[in-house]
Amino acid sequence: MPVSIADVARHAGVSPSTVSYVLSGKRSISEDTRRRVLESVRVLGYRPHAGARALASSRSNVIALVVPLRSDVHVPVAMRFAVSVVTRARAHDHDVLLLTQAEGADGLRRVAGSSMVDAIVVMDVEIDDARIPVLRELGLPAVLIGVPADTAGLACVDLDFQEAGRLCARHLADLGHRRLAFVGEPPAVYERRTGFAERTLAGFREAARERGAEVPAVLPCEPTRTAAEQAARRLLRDHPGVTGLVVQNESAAEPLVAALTAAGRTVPGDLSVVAIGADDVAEGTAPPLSSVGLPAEELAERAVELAVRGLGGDAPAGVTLLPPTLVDRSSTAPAPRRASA
Amino acid sequence: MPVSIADVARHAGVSPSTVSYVLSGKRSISEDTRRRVLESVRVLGYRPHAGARALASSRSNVIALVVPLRSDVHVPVAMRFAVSVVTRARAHDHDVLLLTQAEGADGLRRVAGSSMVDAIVVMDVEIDDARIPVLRELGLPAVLIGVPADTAGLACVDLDFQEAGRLCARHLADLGHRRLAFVGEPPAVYERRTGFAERTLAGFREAARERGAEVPAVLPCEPTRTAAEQAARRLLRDHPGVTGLVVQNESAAEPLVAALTAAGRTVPGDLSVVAIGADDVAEGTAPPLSSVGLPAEELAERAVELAVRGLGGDAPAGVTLLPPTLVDRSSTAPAPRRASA
DNA sequence: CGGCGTCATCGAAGCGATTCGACTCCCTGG
DNA sequence: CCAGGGAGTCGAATCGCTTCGATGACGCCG
Repeated sequence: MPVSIADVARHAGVSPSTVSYVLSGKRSISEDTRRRVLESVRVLGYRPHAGARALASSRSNVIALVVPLRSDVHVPVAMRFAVSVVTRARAHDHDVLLLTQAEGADGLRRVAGSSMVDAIVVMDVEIDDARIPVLRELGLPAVLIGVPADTAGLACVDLDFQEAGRLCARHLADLGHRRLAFVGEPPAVYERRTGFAERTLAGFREAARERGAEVPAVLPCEPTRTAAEQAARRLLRDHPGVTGLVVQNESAAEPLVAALTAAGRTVPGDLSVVAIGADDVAEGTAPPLSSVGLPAEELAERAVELAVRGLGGDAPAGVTLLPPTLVDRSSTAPAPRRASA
Repeated sequence: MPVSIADVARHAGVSPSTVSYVLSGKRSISEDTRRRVLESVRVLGYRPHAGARALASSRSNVIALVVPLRSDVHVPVAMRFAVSVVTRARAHDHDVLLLTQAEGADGLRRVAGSSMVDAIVVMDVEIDDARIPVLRELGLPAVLIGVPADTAGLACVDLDFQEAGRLCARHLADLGHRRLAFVGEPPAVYERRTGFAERTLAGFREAARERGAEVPAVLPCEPTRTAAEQAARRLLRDHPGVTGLVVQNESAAEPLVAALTAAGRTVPGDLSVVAIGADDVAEGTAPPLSSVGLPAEELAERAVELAVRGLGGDAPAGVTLLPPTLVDRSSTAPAPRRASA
């Protein structure tokens, strides 16, 4: 049942090495031989044995992907990302071995040490991630989604969240909003220092300051409906002067807007709202929210690209930040005219 | 850098085969030798080369997992499932190769043919799934999540959705509800014949009939907020007599209940609602919904168990249906007393 | 016409494990 | 005292592929 390269060789009347060269293209082969061999491959249904290939070539053509367990990124985004990694990897003739966060540094050592994979992509890295020194000494191309504190020797890909924060602040400020609020991720995310959250906030604050807008309220928010509603109430009660709002929390966006509406505020009439995160969330609210999308597919593509290129010898260590773009839907408008300052 | 079994053998003063036997436990080894070898393994940091092992033993210790692309199952459930499969596989000393639906039957042939994996788990199978004949002829243990029409020679695991439907109908009927409605998955799911949806409905109808309850309304529902709200309105308008409602649609559950409440109906005062699906969805509504949960972790565990056992020689083909349980939260109550029939 | 570079192919040596005899002790029973 | 047997170990074959060096044929140039 299992047909080997020797079978193909026999069938085509050539030597095994010739078959190998036909398949890999690493040496020139006459057109005639090539055709005969490929025909034999087809007829016999030959598939190279992955293990043997890995053994002989010290390349497994497999990329490890480490996915978060309980993620700071909202689950559908993580899933989109994972699926895209598989798709992109396939386009480069690689497969994907799935690991969970729970495997930790040992898991990385294991799959790398046993030559199961020849590159590693890690999602959801924290600023001070225990796996980073390990990745560095593994000697495989490693690509991180997210940007840790020390990126030396590692390739990182991420959305430029700082710029995303700036974009949001500027967008609102340029519409005349002078008091802005930010509803963010749960406190745990900030405590764990997952990077993207604080970088967004930093960019947001920076651009607000630049434009002379105040930021009287920054509210972390658990990813539940009631937490979002509570945040909305608190916002309206404690900061009635706020007219521009940024939400970076996929689970909170819709309920937050709903709560504001229910409280008699119109969006964008009374309050302009910008979201940061998965596009489908922003599109699914009423009204749809202007937002800075999270390009999961593109991140995955870059990550795989870097990983594969890393195999090619050149190790493109360094940080790749994708430029964010703000899609204007109908949730932002010029600030309402009121007693001006 | 790469330390091989020969290095370990030399270091421990034994032959390579002895090292192998120590590690695999397939022959008796003196306690003394065992200790020396293990110590050498530790000191040298030896990791068996996965490819070499696979080549020699014709076992890769890898399980393929095929995940849906755009899934009928809601994404967080799929993710939980995938993560659990990895976890359980690790517990059996296996790794997981991630494939997407997009790879189709050819992808299965590829990974099986090249001996990359030695078992396959497929999520989200349809009743008449093109991959099924392929799985059957592959000669590897295959486990399906979901139950196709022809299960001959295959192992299938699923929640007993028919029984879940029955449970819901009985629960409501036993509380005195005589008119029941069912809000289900999007029409596409039924058209694609994904099995679980229609089986649930069948069980629901069957038990309702048994208990003498009517089912005047069955509404498929897109997974959007507005679709759910629309379903709620239609229900109240066209079927005012309905007092018991079953929702099998994770995305619709919360907005549906919210819409009912907004329309002045109380849950469970006016309307009792039971959900089928992920527990966290049911817990996250106001009020929390009584529900039949989808035991993703347990399904994954069974699936991996079956796959691994399949490797052991015995092929436990057959259908394993997990018994559903209805968790009573606070969304169901005795039917309101009205003009009785 | 001899030497040389190319092209196409082959043979054989690994790659790093597993596994199947075979061999050596040593113990036990007859 | 010797045959028999189990425990412990080794050597060598094997798995299926890649890749390096060698070889033969051919055409070209001086």
